[in-house]
Amino acid sequence: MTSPLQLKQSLREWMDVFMHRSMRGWMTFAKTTGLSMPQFSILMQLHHRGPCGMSEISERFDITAAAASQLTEKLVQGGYIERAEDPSDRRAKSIQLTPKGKELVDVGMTERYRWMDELVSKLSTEDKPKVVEALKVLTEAARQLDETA
Amino acid sequence: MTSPLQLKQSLREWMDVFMHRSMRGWMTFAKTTGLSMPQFSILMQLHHRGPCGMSEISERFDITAAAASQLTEKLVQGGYIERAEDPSDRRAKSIQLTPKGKELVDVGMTERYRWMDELVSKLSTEDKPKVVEALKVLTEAARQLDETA
DNA sequence: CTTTTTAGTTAAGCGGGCTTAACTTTATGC
DNA sequence: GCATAAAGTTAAGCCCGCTTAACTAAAAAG
Repeated sequence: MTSPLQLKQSLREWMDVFMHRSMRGWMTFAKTTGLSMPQFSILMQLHHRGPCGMSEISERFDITAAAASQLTEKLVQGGYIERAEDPSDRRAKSIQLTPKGKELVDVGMTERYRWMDELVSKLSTEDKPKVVEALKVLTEAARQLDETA
Repeated sequence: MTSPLQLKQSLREWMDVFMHRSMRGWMTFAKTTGLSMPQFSILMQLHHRGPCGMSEISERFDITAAAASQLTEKLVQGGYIERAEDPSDRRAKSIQLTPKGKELVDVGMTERYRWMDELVSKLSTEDKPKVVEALKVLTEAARQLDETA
């Protein structure tokens, strides 16, 4: 029998360990790129959710349109994103990653994945399938939660 | 048979989902407190690793001693931490959370845990023990990695 | 006991993110 | 067509984090 407490407890412990590593790695990488965290976040967001307009950026990061405009301007200057005109609405801009931007995100992800690959190498052969299954279950549950919320 | 690729893949998917939720929740909370991310990070760090001196803060966050001093000063002003004199070395300061600081960290953790509790409620009865076991294995492996690194 | 090293503080100055406010341009409602 | 709303931009100004540089005070080294 698995008590609810036990499950919550193991999730929390895992999260503590995991968050620490992940956050630190993320910030460290952002620093090496010379980009600020907000700038880097915009790149990551474009990677995950695809091209979008100015207004979506200000919504998602809860900043004014002015702030979003200025932030993206710097990323355009840096050559990480491009601001194309939306043909259907000439007021709107379609913002998307350039190859250089994609490259940077990929490198960042790879660095963050490295720790996980090391983690995998620490697992015993009999543990691996169990872990795979559990993670799939968790990921599926998380996706469900995101959809309903 | 579990292929190494399958394991890496499921870990990465889980991480993507997990990181998004976690990071967003963390930043949102930091915003509501009125503290900046660096300030909030110091509080979290004090919570996890206990009291420390000024120099440790500048090391861990990779900032100059001057920056660390100024950051902590603001947290002292806000009543979140206190700066006591180290009796064994009167140059050094022992920095630790005040009750108010502890309270704030606790509230933040609770908020971040809420999502995980919802996650747990989405799991089927037969999945729960598997997840518990897998997470324990992963946490243990992560701790081992941290120690060797 | 003097010199040097170590821990931390303070002040000046830079760049970044953010906001408000004023503005341009394009779409929409009537 | 004209007024109004919507999407972005630009500029001024604020606060913040960070760095360098100059400083104080205490410990360690010689």
